[in-house]
Amino acid sequence: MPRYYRYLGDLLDEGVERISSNELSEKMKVTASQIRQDLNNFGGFGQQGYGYNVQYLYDEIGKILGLEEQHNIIVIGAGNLGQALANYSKFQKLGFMIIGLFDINPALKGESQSGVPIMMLDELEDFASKHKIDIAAFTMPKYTADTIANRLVGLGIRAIWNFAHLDLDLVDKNVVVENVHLSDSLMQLSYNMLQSQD
Amino acid sequence: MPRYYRYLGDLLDEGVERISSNELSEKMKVTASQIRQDLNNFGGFGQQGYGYNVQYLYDEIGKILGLEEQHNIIVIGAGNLGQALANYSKFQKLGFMIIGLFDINPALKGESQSGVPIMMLDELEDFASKHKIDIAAFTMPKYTADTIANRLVGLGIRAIWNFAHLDLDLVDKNVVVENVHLSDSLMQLSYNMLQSQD
DNA sequence: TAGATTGTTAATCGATTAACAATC
DNA sequence: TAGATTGTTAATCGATTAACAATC
Repeated sequence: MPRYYRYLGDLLDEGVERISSNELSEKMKVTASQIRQDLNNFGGFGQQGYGYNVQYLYDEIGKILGLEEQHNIIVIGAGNLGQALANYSKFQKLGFMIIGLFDINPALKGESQSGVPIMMLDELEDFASKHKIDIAAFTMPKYTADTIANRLVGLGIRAIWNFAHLDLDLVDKNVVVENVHLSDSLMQLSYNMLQSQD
Repeated sequence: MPRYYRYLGDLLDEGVERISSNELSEKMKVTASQIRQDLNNFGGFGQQGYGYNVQYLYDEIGKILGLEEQHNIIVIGAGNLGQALANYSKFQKLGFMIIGLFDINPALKGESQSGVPIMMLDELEDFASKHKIDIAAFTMPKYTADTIANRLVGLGIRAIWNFAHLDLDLVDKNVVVENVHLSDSLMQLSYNMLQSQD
């Protein structure tokens, strides 16, 4: 669904008002059947003989993805990747606000990135008592990840966006984990390069 | 397969010599059947009654993923994410060397990140004539991506690791594209959070 | 040899595609 | 009304799981 949302957003920018599953299928390189099946699973967003209204469909998918409500994010690990996430403005437009960076390096204490304060990890509980935190992004070394993850679960966090190079082992199965394993992605790329040589 | 490689590497670090599909299945949270099926697709790496030799299997999967040969990477876009990639040392251990950063911001000319030089985009052809470039990572704004992609294809690049928020439209279908859409990943996370509430 | 565990075939499941009736 | 295009059912395909014979 995020991919649909992205394409519909692009269409909106281009000023397109309506689109058929056939037109969209050409753009997205998926079958029209697939599109109709997917969209219909979530509700009848189209109209026979007309197609889909781009703005309406965009809004509806936004709702399905939970984008009407704002999400507050903290980033654990204020290294290059953590700072890059804090500086990335696109997330804000989707309602994802990065409200704090945490690290253990005392040299970073009191610093900030694009207006996002960098705090020490032992200030986490204090910060959590003052702010609603929905998501924690993990950009720190993997050996501390499991411990911090479960500490955050205790603080009521609801999701982890995990860039650390391991699969998290959580005490609470209701906490959602979304992995971004950059090394895995590079290896997959390498594998696909080998395959495409034939 | 990258996930197997990661788990086997961890097992090696722990000093584990052999493992059965059953043990591995518990660790990786996939069925033992799945593991045997996957591994056997690529060759008979196991031994009945014994299981799999961790080191051997690790090496074989490395070969399958194309990790014995070094890959040279350039990064287009020396913003926060581009710099973060250049600073990330884990990639080097897997044989992925970042050998150049490119940008259009003149203020960055002559700078470097972790020993990786930052160059201007118009120096690309010159650089390509002097170095073998296997992969280009795209961390620049999306509106320039398609043009640069096809320019790089002309220079003989073989793969694009795409962080730009679009699906690339390439002239050469033999060029491999691996997408890392961070916004999509965040939206997916948001969606999964809604689902897990039930 | 007996026990363990793979390699491999067969059965199941889910996701994708095709087809077409419903309807705007 | 006729044409277009969805919603939805049925058919196909591929991937996952189960089962077990092969074999170390």
